[in-house]
Amino acid sequence: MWLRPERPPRDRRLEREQIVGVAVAILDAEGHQGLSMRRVAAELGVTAGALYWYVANKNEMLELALDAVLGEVQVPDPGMDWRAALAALAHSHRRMLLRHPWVLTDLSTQPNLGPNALALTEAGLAILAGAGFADADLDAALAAVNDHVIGAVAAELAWRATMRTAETGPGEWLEQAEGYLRRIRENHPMLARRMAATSDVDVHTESERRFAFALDCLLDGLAARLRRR
Amino acid sequence: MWLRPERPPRDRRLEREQIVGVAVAILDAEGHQGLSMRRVAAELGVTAGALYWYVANKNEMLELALDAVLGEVQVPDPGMDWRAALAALAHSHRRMLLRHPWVLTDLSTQPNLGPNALALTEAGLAILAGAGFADADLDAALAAVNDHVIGAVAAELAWRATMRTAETGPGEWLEQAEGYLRRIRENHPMLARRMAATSDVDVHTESERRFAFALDCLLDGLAARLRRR
DNA sequence: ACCTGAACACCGTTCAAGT
DNA sequence: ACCTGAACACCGTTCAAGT
Repeated sequence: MWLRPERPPRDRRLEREQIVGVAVAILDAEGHQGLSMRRVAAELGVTAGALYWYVANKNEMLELALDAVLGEVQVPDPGMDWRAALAALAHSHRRMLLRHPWVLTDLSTQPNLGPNALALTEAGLAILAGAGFADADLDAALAAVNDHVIGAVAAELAWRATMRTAETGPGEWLEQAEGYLRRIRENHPMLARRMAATSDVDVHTESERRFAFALDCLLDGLAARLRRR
Repeated sequence: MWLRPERPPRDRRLEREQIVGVAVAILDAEGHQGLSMRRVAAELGVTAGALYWYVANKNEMLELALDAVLGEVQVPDPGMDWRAALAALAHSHRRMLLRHPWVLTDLSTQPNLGPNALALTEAGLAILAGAGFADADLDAALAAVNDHVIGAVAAELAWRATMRTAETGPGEWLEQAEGYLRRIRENHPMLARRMAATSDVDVHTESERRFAFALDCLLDGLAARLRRR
């Protein structure tokens, strides 16, 4: 009887927080591919079925994970200039997405009504309303900035994915790519020039530059609409 | 011996085109969830293993599907004004993404160097180069427009996903949502106002309006940069 | 109330073996 | 050259049964 292990006490109970914490950690490390209910359960020292006591299904777990990381976005001080505030919000949003690249997939797939998501749009609306936007223009202005953030991050991730396939298997890949690239150069003169000029830039800093460029264009356009009223 | 079926002739052979065609059809109808190698194979009257003769793995099949639908985007006439041409390209791009919502997931995940993807960026570069953009600004300007397209579609799809969960299970969902929505109204005044004003708009037309709004802001910003040189 | 263990109906991928 | 059939190592989800 001394051999029989103690009955697991009450504090061994899971919490939703622990589950989403483990899920986010796995997603960060290995992406959606690495995430399985069985894996999360194992990491918590529990059977897969146990998770279904706390969560209806995998999709719901993803919704929770999504809102959890949305909480990492920093809302700027209310006293700031609207352009600076909006830019700060966009940059913080972008940095969060780059820390958790798996989120991008969920952002177009999952309904997104968690508390952190709502707080974030409230913050954005407040900034733009303070600047003078109202009604339908207010919605459109906020959407414009948000859309740019997630579009830009999607492009950066795709770029990185491309670089990754080019780096793994450098021997054979480069040989096969050789002929393909020559045809590109012949049929796509503009692209060829830009590829040559961009071949050895740092993906991260160049992505950041493009992000800031487009954001500035957008804010200029918004400011112009504001003056027109 | 008369009962023995005829040996399948040569034309029974698969082609990559058929495979991606079936894959795209399944993805359009049921999304990534419905796509499996076994399902594609079955639809072609063949075993799952047979696909691996034409395609290295599921991921490669997705790359092919991605480039296939990118071919649907219409490149505008070269004679057009650059703003009109760019807007036409963006709108056609957007419409394609809405026809094939599953593409959005791949756009941030898959390397994207297929022939149609390249032709599309070549077209975009040509338009912007014709307008007067060059060097790093050229890259950034095209990225700005592309990012807006995919960001806007991502937002529209997320909106639709949210509406879908609100519609299915109307009884219980609305009851539970009642308390949640009241807290939203209390803690998020701006959001509450916008939700009330937007509650009965058509998602599609409103998304289109926001898309055009942001695109116009962006093009204004780009035009301003052009005048400054 | 909370978890296990086993089961069900699936997956992607590999590979000998056939034709 | 092209495909089958079977196998391997996985999945998400359910649910009686335990404690």
